[in-house]
Amino acid sequence: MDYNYDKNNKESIEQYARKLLNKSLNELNIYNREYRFNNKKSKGRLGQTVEESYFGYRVNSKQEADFDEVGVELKVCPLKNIKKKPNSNNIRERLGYSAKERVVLSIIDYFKLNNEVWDNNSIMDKCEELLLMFYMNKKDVPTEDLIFKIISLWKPSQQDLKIIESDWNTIVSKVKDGKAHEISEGDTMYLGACTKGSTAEKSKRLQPNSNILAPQRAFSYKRSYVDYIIEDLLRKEQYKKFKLAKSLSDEYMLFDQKIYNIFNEIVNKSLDEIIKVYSINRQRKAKNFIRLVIDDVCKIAFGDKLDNFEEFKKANIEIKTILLKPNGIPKESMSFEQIDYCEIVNEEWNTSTIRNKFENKKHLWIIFKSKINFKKQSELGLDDILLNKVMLWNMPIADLDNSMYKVWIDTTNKIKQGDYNNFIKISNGEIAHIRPKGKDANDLALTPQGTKERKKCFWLNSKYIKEQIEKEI
DNA sequence: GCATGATCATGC
DNA sequence: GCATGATCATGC
Repeated sequence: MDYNYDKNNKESIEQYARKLLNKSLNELNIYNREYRFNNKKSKGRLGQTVEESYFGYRVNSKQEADFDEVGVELKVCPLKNIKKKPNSNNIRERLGYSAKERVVLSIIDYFKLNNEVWDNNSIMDKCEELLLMFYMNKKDVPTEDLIFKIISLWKPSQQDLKIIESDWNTIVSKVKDGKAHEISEGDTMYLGACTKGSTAEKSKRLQPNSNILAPQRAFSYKRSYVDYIIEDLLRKEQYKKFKLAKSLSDEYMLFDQKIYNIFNEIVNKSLDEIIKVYSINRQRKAKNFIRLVIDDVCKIAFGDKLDNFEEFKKANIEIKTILLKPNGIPKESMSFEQIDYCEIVNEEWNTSTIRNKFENKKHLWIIFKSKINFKKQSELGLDDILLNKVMLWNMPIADLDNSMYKVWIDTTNKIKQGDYNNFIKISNGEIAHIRPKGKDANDLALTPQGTKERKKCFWLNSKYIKEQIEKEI
Protein backbone atom coordinates (compact mmCIF):
# COMPACT_ATOMS: atom_id res chain seq x y z
CA MET A 1 0.00 0.00 0.00
CA ASP A 2 1.26 3.43 -0.90
CA TYR A 3 0.84 6.65 1.00
CA ASN A 4 -1.82 7.34 -1.51
CA TYR A 5 -2.90 10.92 -0.95
CA ASP A 6 -2.08 14.37 -2.17
CA LYS A 7 -0.57 16.40 0.65
CA ASN A 8 -1.60 19.59 -1.11
CA ASN A 9 -5.25 18.61 -1.15
CA LYS A 10 -7.33 18.51 2.02
CA GLU A 11 -10.07 16.36 0.53
CA SER A 12 -7.54 13.84 -0.69
CA ILE A 13 -6.02 13.63 2.78
CA GLU A 14 -9.46 13.21 4.35
CA GLN A 15 -10.50 10.60 1.82
CA TYR A 16 -7.33 8.62 2.41
CA ALA A 17 -7.85 8.84 6.18
CA ARG A 18 -11.43 7.64 5.84
CA LYS A 19 -10.25 4.33 4.43
CA LEU A 20 -9.70 3.47 8.07
CA LEU A 21 -13.38 4.00 8.97
CA ASN A 22 -14.68 1.02 10.91
CA LYS A 23 -11.33 -0.66 10.49
CA SER A 24 -8.18 -1.08 12.51
CA LEU A 25 -4.63 -0.55 11.31
CA ASN A 26 -4.21 -4.28 11.34
CA GLU A 27 -7.10 -4.83 8.95
CA LEU A 28 -5.43 -2.56 6.43
CA ASN A 29 -2.14 -4.27 7.11
CA ILE A 30 -0.67 -0.98 8.21
CA TYR A 31 0.81 -2.05 11.48
CA ASN A 32 3.05 -4.59 9.84
CA ARG A 33 4.24 -2.10 7.33
CA GLU A 34 7.89 -1.42 7.82
CA TYR A 35 8.42 1.67 9.90
CA ARG A 36 9.42 4.44 7.61
CA PHE A 37 11.52 6.03 10.30
CA ASN A 38 13.55 4.39 13.00
CA ASN A 39 12.02 6.30 15.84
CA LYS A 40 12.09 4.82 19.26
CA LYS A 41 8.70 3.73 20.35
CA SER A 42 7.07 6.33 22.51
CA LYS A 43 3.86 6.90 24.38
CA GLY A 44 0.77 7.63 22.33
CA ARG A 45 1.72 4.90 19.92
CA LEU A 46 -1.51 4.77 17.93
CA GLY A 47 -1.29 8.42 16.95
CA GLN A 48 2.36 7.98 16.13
CA THR A 49 1.77 4.86 14.06
CA VAL A 50 -0.98 6.63 12.12
CA GLU A 51 1.37 9.50 11.39
CA GLU A 52 4.42 7.49 10.46
CA SER A 53 3.08 4.26 9.02
CA TYR A 54 -0.28 5.34 7.63
CA PHE A 55 0.50 8.84 6.43
CA GLY A 56 4.23 8.33 6.14
CA TYR A 57 5.56 11.49 7.73
CA ARG A 58 7.86 11.87 10.67
CA VAL A 59 6.31 12.62 14.02
CA ASN A 60 7.08 16.13 15.04
CA SER A 61 6.20 18.75 17.50
CA LYS A 62 7.07 21.47 15.09
CA GLN A 63 5.33 24.79 15.01
CA GLU A 64 3.53 24.21 11.71
CA ALA A 65 0.52 21.96 11.30
CA ASP A 66 1.07 18.30 10.45
CA PHE A 67 -0.21 18.82 6.92
CA ASP A 68 1.18 22.32 6.75
CA GLU A 69 0.66 22.68 3.00
CA VAL A 70 -3.08 22.84 3.67
CA GLY A 71 -3.00 23.92 7.31
CA VAL A 72 -4.52 20.79 8.77
CA GLU A 73 -3.43 19.23 12.07
CA LEU A 74 -3.97 15.52 12.66
CA LYS A 75 -5.45 14.36 15.96
CA VAL A 76 -6.02 10.71 16.78
CA CYS A 77 -8.47 10.63 19.70
CA PRO A 78 -10.02 7.91 21.84
CA LEU A 79 -13.74 7.38 22.34
CA LYS A 80 -15.28 5.47 25.19
CA ASN A 81 -18.60 3.68 25.40
CA ILE A 82 -21.28 5.10 27.63
CA LYS A 83 -24.71 3.63 28.29
CA LYS A 84 -26.82 3.97 25.16
CA LYS A 85 -29.91 6.15 25.29
CA PRO A 86 -31.95 4.88 22.34
CA ASN A 87 -34.51 7.68 22.52
CA SER A 88 -32.11 10.54 22.86
CA ASN A 89 -32.18 13.36 20.33
CA ASN A 90 -28.46 13.11 20.41
CA ILE A 91 -26.86 10.67 17.97
CA ARG A 92 -23.79 10.37 20.15
CA GLU A 93 -25.90 9.27 23.12
CA ARG A 94 -27.91 6.85 21.01
CA LEU A 95 -24.69 5.22 19.84
CA GLY A 96 -23.25 5.37 23.34
CA TYR A 97 -20.13 7.26 22.33
CA SER A 98 -18.30 9.79 24.43
CA ALA A 99 -14.91 11.47 24.27
CA LYS A 100 -12.49 9.63 26.52
CA GLU A 101 -10.21 12.64 26.85
CA ARG A 102 -9.80 16.27 25.97
CA VAL A 103 -8.09 16.93 22.65
CA VAL A 104 -4.70 18.43 23.33
CA LEU A 105 -3.74 20.98 20.71
CA SER A 106 -0.33 22.33 21.62
CA ILE A 107 1.97 23.08 24.54
CA ILE A 108 1.79 26.67 25.75
CA ASP A 109 4.93 28.74 25.60
CA TYR A 110 4.12 31.40 28.19
CA PHE A 111 6.78 33.78 26.90
CA LYS A 112 5.59 33.61 23.34
CA LEU A 113 1.95 33.84 24.34
CA ASN A 114 2.77 36.96 26.34
CA ASN A 115 3.42 38.78 23.05
CA GLU A 116 0.52 37.45 21.03
CA VAL A 117 -2.83 38.90 20.07
CA TRP A 118 -5.82 36.82 18.97
CA ASP A 119 -5.75 37.94 15.36
CA ASN A 120 -2.50 36.15 14.63
CA ASN A 121 -2.25 33.75 17.52
CA SER A 122 -0.15 30.65 16.96
CA ILE A 123 -2.61 28.09 18.31
CA MET A 124 -5.39 28.76 15.82
CA ASP A 125 -2.81 29.24 13.13
CA LYS A 126 -1.75 25.64 13.65
CA CYS A 127 -4.96 24.03 14.88
CA GLU A 128 -7.97 25.82 13.46
CA GLU A 129 -8.66 22.96 11.08
CA LEU A 130 -8.19 19.44 12.37
CA LEU A 131 -8.26 16.04 10.79
CA LEU A 132 -9.95 14.15 13.61
CA MET A 133 -9.66 10.38 13.76
CA PHE A 134 -11.71 8.99 16.63
CA TYR A 135 -11.20 5.36 17.57
CA MET A 136 -13.03 3.27 20.16
CA ASN A 137 -10.71 2.67 23.06
CA LYS A 138 -10.78 -0.86 24.47
CA LYS A 139 -8.88 -2.05 27.47
CA ASP A 140 -6.36 -4.83 26.79
CA VAL A 141 -6.77 -4.57 23.03
CA PRO A 142 -3.51 -3.94 21.17
CA THR A 143 -3.43 -0.50 19.54
CA GLU A 144 -3.19 -2.01 16.07
CA ASP A 145 -6.60 -3.67 16.57
CA LEU A 146 -8.48 -0.60 17.75
CA ILE A 147 -11.30 0.40 15.43
CA PHE A 148 -11.68 3.90 13.99
CA LYS A 149 -15.24 5.15 14.26
CA ILE A 150 -15.31 8.77 13.13
CA ILE A 151 -12.88 10.34 10.68
CA SER A 152 -13.37 13.83 9.39
CA LEU A 153 -11.94 17.23 8.80
CA TRP A 154 -13.34 19.67 11.31
CA LYS A 155 -13.07 23.28 12.33
CA PRO A 156 -14.99 25.31 14.86
CA SER A 157 -17.96 27.32 13.62
CA GLN A 158 -17.73 31.11 13.62
CA GLN A 159 -19.97 31.15 16.69
CA ASP A 160 -17.77 28.71 18.54
CA LEU A 161 -14.70 30.61 17.47
CA LYS A 162 -16.02 33.68 19.28
CA ILE A 163 -16.14 31.71 22.51
CA ILE A 164 -12.76 30.14 21.85
CA GLU A 165 -11.40 33.65 21.34
CA SER A 166 -12.80 34.74 24.68
CA ASP A 167 -11.32 31.62 26.34
CA TRP A 168 -7.97 32.36 24.76
CA ASN A 169 -8.11 35.93 26.06
CA THR A 170 -8.89 34.69 29.57
CA ILE A 171 -5.82 32.48 29.52
CA VAL A 172 -3.59 35.15 27.98
CA SER A 173 -4.70 37.76 30.56
CA LYS A 174 -3.52 35.53 33.37
CA VAL A 175 -0.15 35.17 31.70
CA LYS A 176 0.11 38.92 31.12
CA ASP A 177 -0.84 39.54 34.75
CA GLY A 178 1.92 37.23 35.92
CA LYS A 179 -0.62 34.69 37.10
CA ALA A 180 0.25 31.73 34.86
CA HIS A 181 0.55 29.63 38.02
CA GLU A 182 -3.09 30.37 38.81
CA ILE A 183 -4.53 29.19 35.49
CA SER A 184 -7.18 26.54 35.86
CA GLU A 185 -9.05 24.53 33.25
CA GLY A 186 -12.24 25.66 34.91
CA ASP A 187 -11.54 29.27 33.89
CA THR A 188 -12.77 28.75 30.36
CA MET A 189 -15.61 27.33 28.26
CA TYR A 190 -14.39 25.36 25.24
CA LEU A 191 -10.67 26.00 24.98
CA GLY A 192 -8.87 24.95 28.12
CA ALA A 193 -5.33 25.12 29.40
CA CYS A 194 -4.73 21.65 30.80
CA THR A 195 -1.64 20.57 32.68
CA LYS A 196 0.81 18.59 30.66
CA GLY A 197 3.72 16.62 32.02
CA SER A 198 4.37 13.61 34.22
CA THR A 199 3.61 15.53 37.40
CA ALA A 200 2.67 19.14 37.72
CA GLU A 201 5.58 19.63 40.14
CA LYS A 202 8.24 18.28 37.77
CA SER A 203 6.99 20.23 34.83
CA LYS A 204 7.09 23.66 36.42
CA ARG A 205 8.60 26.36 34.34
CA LEU A 206 9.26 30.08 34.22
CA GLN A 207 6.62 32.62 33.26
CA PRO A 208 7.19 36.11 31.79
CA ASN A 209 5.60 38.46 34.30
CA SER A 210 6.32 36.82 37.63
CA ASN A 211 9.05 34.89 39.40
CA ILE A 212 6.68 32.16 40.48
CA LEU A 213 7.11 28.89 38.56
CA ALA A 214 3.96 27.74 36.73
CA PRO A 215 3.00 24.18 35.77
CA GLN A 216 3.46 23.34 32.11
CA ARG A 217 0.14 23.62 30.29
CA ALA A 218 -1.27 22.93 26.86
CA PHE A 219 -4.17 24.37 24.92
CA SER A 220 -6.88 21.79 24.57
CA TYR A 221 -10.52 21.37 23.70
CA LYS A 222 -12.29 20.42 26.90
CA ARG A 223 -13.91 17.00 27.05
CA SER A 224 -17.44 18.40 27.02
CA TYR A 225 -16.63 20.37 23.89
CA VAL A 226 -15.16 17.27 22.25
CA ASP A 227 -18.46 15.51 22.94
CA TYR A 228 -20.14 18.28 21.02
CA ILE A 229 -17.63 17.86 18.15
CA ILE A 230 -18.45 14.16 18.04
CA GLU A 231 -22.16 14.89 17.83
CA ASP A 232 -21.53 17.42 15.11
CA LEU A 233 -19.50 14.96 13.04
CA LEU A 234 -21.97 12.11 13.51
CA ARG A 235 -24.76 14.35 12.27
CA LYS A 236 -22.71 15.29 9.23
CA GLU A 237 -21.97 11.61 8.67
CA GLN A 238 -25.68 10.79 8.68
CA TYR A 239 -26.25 13.64 6.31
CA LYS A 240 -23.53 12.36 3.99
CA LYS A 241 -25.16 8.95 4.00
CA PHE A 242 -28.54 10.26 2.93
CA LYS A 243 -27.36 13.21 0.95
CA LEU A 244 -28.81 13.25 -2.50
CA ALA A 245 -26.63 13.53 -5.50
CA LYS A 246 -27.09 16.44 -7.81
CA SER A 247 -30.13 16.41 -9.95
CA LEU A 248 -30.13 16.12 -13.73
CA SER A 249 -33.63 17.49 -14.31
CA ASP A 250 -34.00 21.24 -14.31
CA GLU A 251 -36.87 23.69 -14.51
CA TYR A 252 -37.10 23.27 -18.25
CA MET A 253 -36.74 19.56 -18.80
CA LEU A 254 -37.02 16.23 -17.05
CA PHE A 255 -33.95 14.08 -16.89
CA ASP A 256 -35.07 11.34 -19.28
CA GLN A 257 -35.86 13.88 -21.97
CA LYS A 258 -32.46 15.46 -21.43
CA ILE A 259 -30.83 12.10 -21.91
CA TYR A 260 -32.79 11.34 -25.06
CA ASN A 261 -31.93 14.76 -26.43
CA ILE A 262 -28.23 14.25 -25.96
CA PHE A 263 -28.23 10.75 -27.40
CA ASN A 264 -30.54 11.59 -30.27
CA GLU A 265 -27.91 13.98 -31.49
CA ILE A 266 -25.49 11.12 -31.95
CA VAL A 267 -27.86 8.36 -32.99
CA ASN A 268 -26.68 6.63 -36.18
CA LYS A 269 -23.23 8.05 -35.61
CA SER A 270 -20.35 5.61 -35.31
CA LEU A 271 -18.30 5.15 -32.15
CA ASP A 272 -15.47 6.70 -34.07
CA GLU A 273 -17.47 9.87 -34.73
CA ILE A 274 -18.82 9.99 -31.20
CA ILE A 275 -15.31 9.85 -29.80
CA LYS A 276 -14.33 12.71 -32.09
CA VAL A 277 -17.39 14.85 -31.34
CA TYR A 278 -16.73 14.54 -27.61
CA SER A 279 -12.91 14.57 -27.87
CA ILE A 280 -12.72 11.40 -25.84
CA ASN A 281 -9.34 9.99 -25.10
CA ARG A 282 -9.58 6.34 -24.17
CA GLN A 283 -7.66 3.22 -25.08
CA ARG A 284 -9.64 0.39 -26.58
CA LYS A 285 -8.47 -2.14 -24.05
CA ALA A 286 -11.16 -3.05 -21.56
CA LYS A 287 -13.92 -5.44 -22.47
CA ASN A 288 -16.42 -2.80 -21.42
CA PHE A 289 -14.82 -0.22 -23.72
CA ILE A 290 -18.13 0.93 -25.23
CA ARG A 291 -19.59 1.40 -21.78
CA LEU A 292 -16.59 3.44 -20.68
CA VAL A 293 -16.95 5.66 -23.75
CA ILE A 294 -20.61 6.22 -22.83
CA ASP A 295 -19.56 7.17 -19.31
CA ASP A 296 -17.07 9.60 -20.85
CA VAL A 297 -19.79 11.10 -23.06
CA CYS A 298 -22.06 11.61 -20.05
CA LYS A 299 -19.30 13.20 -18.02
CA ILE A 300 -18.94 15.79 -20.76
CA ALA A 301 -22.61 16.18 -21.70
CA PHE A 302 -24.07 16.13 -18.18
CA GLY A 303 -21.06 16.82 -15.98
CA ASP A 304 -20.94 13.40 -14.40
CA LYS A 305 -21.60 9.72 -14.94
CA LEU A 306 -25.34 9.20 -15.14
CA ASP A 307 -25.50 6.83 -12.20
CA ASN A 308 -24.18 9.60 -9.98
CA PHE A 309 -27.30 11.69 -10.52
CA GLU A 310 -30.14 11.86 -8.03
CA GLU A 311 -32.76 10.57 -10.45
CA PHE A 312 -30.75 7.45 -11.24
CA LYS A 313 -30.49 6.62 -7.57
CA LYS A 314 -34.10 7.45 -6.74
CA ALA A 315 -35.56 5.63 -9.75
CA ASN A 316 -32.99 2.87 -9.46
CA ILE A 317 -31.82 3.05 -13.05
CA GLU A 318 -28.96 0.90 -14.25
CA ILE A 319 -27.12 1.61 -17.49
CA LYS A 320 -26.34 -1.20 -19.89
CA THR A 321 -24.67 -0.98 -23.27
CA ILE A 322 -25.68 -3.55 -25.86
CA LEU A 323 -24.03 -4.40 -29.16
CA LEU A 324 -26.33 -5.88 -31.79
CA LYS A 325 -25.21 -7.98 -34.70
CA PRO A 326 -26.47 -6.77 -38.10
CA ASN A 327 -29.47 -9.11 -37.69
CA GLY A 328 -30.55 -7.26 -34.55
CA ILE A 329 -29.66 -9.98 -32.05
CA PRO A 330 -27.33 -8.87 -29.26
CA LYS A 331 -23.89 -10.40 -29.63
CA GLU A 332 -23.89 -11.39 -25.97
CA SER A 333 -26.35 -12.15 -23.23
CA MET A 334 -26.49 -9.64 -20.41
CA SER A 335 -24.82 -10.38 -17.09
CA PHE A 336 -25.76 -9.22 -13.63
CA GLU A 337 -24.02 -9.35 -10.32
CA GLN A 338 -22.82 -12.51 -8.67
CA ILE A 339 -25.14 -14.87 -6.91
CA ASP A 340 -24.55 -14.97 -3.18
CA TYR A 341 -25.05 -18.72 -2.67
CA CYS A 342 -25.46 -18.40 1.08
CA GLU A 343 -27.99 -15.60 0.84
CA ILE A 344 -30.18 -16.89 -1.96
CA VAL A 345 -31.07 -20.13 -0.13
CA ASN A 346 -32.60 -18.12 2.71
CA GLU A 347 -34.73 -15.96 0.47
CA GLU A 348 -38.32 -16.18 -0.60
CA TRP A 349 -39.24 -15.28 -4.14
CA ASN A 350 -41.41 -12.29 -3.29
CA THR A 351 -38.67 -10.61 -1.32
CA SER A 352 -35.70 -12.08 -3.13
CA THR A 353 -32.76 -10.01 -4.32
CA ILE A 354 -33.36 -10.96 -7.92
CA ARG A 355 -37.11 -10.20 -7.91
CA ASN A 356 -36.42 -6.89 -6.22
CA LYS A 357 -33.78 -6.21 -8.75
CA PHE A 358 -36.09 -6.57 -11.70
CA GLU A 359 -39.30 -5.26 -10.20
CA ASN A 360 -37.84 -2.09 -8.79
CA LYS A 361 -35.27 -1.43 -11.42
CA LYS A 362 -35.19 0.26 -14.77
CA HIS A 363 -32.47 -0.13 -17.31
CA LEU A 364 -31.20 2.56 -19.61
CA TRP A 365 -30.25 0.54 -22.65
CA ILE A 366 -27.76 2.23 -24.92
CA ILE A 367 -27.87 0.10 -28.01
CA PHE A 368 -25.22 -0.08 -30.70
CA LYS A 369 -25.38 -2.06 -33.89
CA SER A 370 -22.59 -3.39 -36.03
CA LYS A 371 -22.62 -2.78 -39.77
CA ILE A 372 -20.90 -6.09 -40.49
CA ASN A 373 -20.86 -9.56 -39.01
CA PHE A 374 -18.10 -10.36 -36.59
CA LYS A 375 -16.75 -13.08 -34.39
CA LYS A 376 -15.30 -10.78 -31.80
CA GLN A 377 -15.90 -7.12 -31.26
CA SER A 378 -12.23 -6.19 -31.44
CA GLU A 379 -12.23 -7.22 -35.10
CA LEU A 380 -14.60 -4.35 -35.80
CA GLY A 381 -13.43 -0.87 -36.59
CA LEU A 382 -14.91 1.84 -34.42
CA ASP A 383 -16.58 3.15 -37.57
CA ASP A 384 -18.45 -0.17 -37.94
CA ILE A 385 -20.26 0.33 -34.64
CA LEU A 386 -23.23 2.72 -34.78
CA LEU A 387 -25.39 4.06 -32.01
CA ASN A 388 -28.75 2.50 -32.77
CA LYS A 389 -31.21 3.39 -30.07
CA VAL A 390 -31.51 4.53 -26.48
CA MET A 391 -34.40 3.30 -24.38
CA LEU A 392 -35.55 2.84 -20.83
CA TRP A 393 -36.66 -0.69 -20.07
CA ASN A 394 -38.06 -2.60 -17.19
CA MET A 395 -38.96 -6.25 -17.05
CA PRO A 396 -42.67 -6.96 -17.54
CA ILE A 397 -44.10 -8.41 -14.32
CA ALA A 398 -45.43 -11.42 -16.23
CA ASP A 399 -41.92 -12.34 -17.38
CA LEU A 400 -40.64 -11.80 -13.89
CA ASP A 401 -43.16 -13.97 -12.09
CA ASN A 402 -43.15 -16.74 -14.68
CA SER A 403 -39.94 -17.39 -16.53
CA MET A 404 -37.64 -15.54 -14.16
CA TYR A 405 -39.26 -17.27 -11.19
CA LYS A 406 -38.63 -20.67 -12.80
CA VAL A 407 -34.97 -19.87 -13.21
CA TRP A 408 -34.73 -18.58 -9.65
CA ILE A 409 -36.50 -21.51 -7.97
CA ASP A 410 -34.52 -24.04 -9.99
CA THR A 411 -31.26 -22.33 -9.08
CA THR A 412 -32.18 -22.01 -5.41
CA ASN A 413 -33.21 -25.65 -5.16
CA LYS A 414 -30.02 -26.86 -6.81
CA ILE A 415 -27.90 -24.75 -4.50
CA LYS A 416 -29.77 -26.19 -1.51
CA GLN A 417 -28.97 -29.68 -2.82
CA GLY A 418 -25.34 -28.74 -3.38
CA ASP A 419 -25.64 -29.18 -7.15
CA TYR A 420 -23.65 -26.39 -8.76
CA ASN A 421 -23.19 -27.83 -12.23
CA ASN A 422 -26.67 -28.19 -13.67
CA PHE A 423 -28.19 -24.76 -13.56
CA ILE A 424 -30.59 -23.54 -16.22
CA LYS A 425 -28.89 -22.98 -19.56
CA ILE A 426 -29.74 -20.68 -22.42
CA SER A 427 -31.00 -23.70 -24.31
CA ASN A 428 -33.69 -24.30 -21.68
CA GLY A 429 -35.58 -21.52 -23.39
CA GLU A 430 -36.41 -19.38 -20.38
CA ILE A 431 -35.67 -15.66 -20.48
CA ALA A 432 -32.53 -16.03 -18.43
CA HIS A 433 -29.83 -18.55 -17.57
CA ILE A 434 -27.02 -19.05 -15.07
CA ARG A 435 -23.40 -18.85 -16.09
CA PRO A 436 -19.98 -18.33 -14.53
CA LYS A 437 -18.68 -14.89 -13.86
CA GLY A 438 -15.45 -14.42 -12.00
CA LYS A 439 -11.85 -13.49 -12.39
CA ASP A 440 -11.14 -16.99 -13.68
CA ALA A 441 -12.14 -20.58 -13.02
CA ASN A 442 -10.42 -20.43 -9.64
CA ASP A 443 -12.44 -17.47 -8.45
CA LEU A 444 -14.60 -19.17 -5.86
CA ALA A 445 -17.42 -18.21 -3.50
CA LEU A 446 -18.57 -19.79 -0.26
CA THR A 447 -21.62 -22.08 -0.39
CA PRO A 448 -24.14 -22.92 2.33
CA GLN A 449 -22.53 -26.38 2.41
CA GLY A 450 -19.30 -24.70 3.50
CA THR A 451 -17.58 -25.65 0.28
CA LYS A 452 -16.38 -23.27 -2.40
CA GLU A 453 -17.78 -23.05 -5.90
CA ARG A 454 -17.10 -21.00 -9.00
CA LYS A 455 -18.75 -17.59 -8.94
CA LYS A 456 -21.81 -17.41 -11.17
CA CYS A 457 -24.58 -14.99 -11.98
CA PHE A 458 -27.91 -14.50 -13.76
CA TRP A 459 -27.77 -13.67 -17.46
CA LEU A 460 -30.63 -12.37 -19.59
CA ASN A 461 -30.72 -14.33 -22.82
CA SER A 462 -29.74 -12.38 -25.91
CA LYS A 463 -32.88 -13.54 -27.75
CA TYR A 464 -35.06 -12.16 -24.97
CA ILE A 465 -33.24 -8.84 -25.12
CA LYS A 466 -33.85 -8.67 -28.86
CA GLU A 467 -37.58 -9.19 -28.32
CA GLN A 468 -37.68 -6.51 -25.66
CA ILE A 469 -35.83 -4.01 -27.86
CA GLU A 470 -38.19 -4.64 -30.76
CA LYS A 471 -41.30 -4.50 -28.60
CA GLU A 472 -40.55 -0.82 -28.10
CA ILE A 473 -41.99 1.20 -30.96
C1' DG B 1 -23.16 -20.38 -35.45
C1' DC B 2 -24.65 -20.98 -31.06
C1' DA B 3 -24.05 -22.24 -26.18
C1' DT B 4 -21.32 -22.20 -22.47
C1' DG B 5 -17.24 -21.54 -19.88
C1' DA B 6 -13.34 -18.34 -19.17
C1' DT B 7 -11.40 -14.04 -18.70
C1' DC B 8 -10.00 -8.91 -18.21
C1' DA B 9 -9.44 -3.76 -17.55
C1' DT B 10 -11.40 -0.56 -14.77
C1' DG B 11 -13.34 1.94 -10.94
C1' DC B 12 -14.56 2.32 -6.26
C1' DG C 1 -8.84 -6.13 -3.37
C1' DC C 2 -12.68 -7.21 -5.59
C1' DA C 3 -17.01 -6.63 -7.96
C1' DT C 4 -18.60 -4.95 -12.19
C1' DG C 5 -19.63 -4.64 -16.93
C1' DA C 6 -18.62 -6.61 -20.22
C1' DT C 7 -16.21 -9.59 -24.25
C1' DC C 8 -13.36 -13.57 -25.71
C1' DA C 9 -12.45 -18.56 -26.61
C1' DT C 10 -13.71 -22.98 -27.51
C1' DG C 11 -16.20 -27.11 -28.55
C1' DC C 12 -19.96 -29.25 -30.65
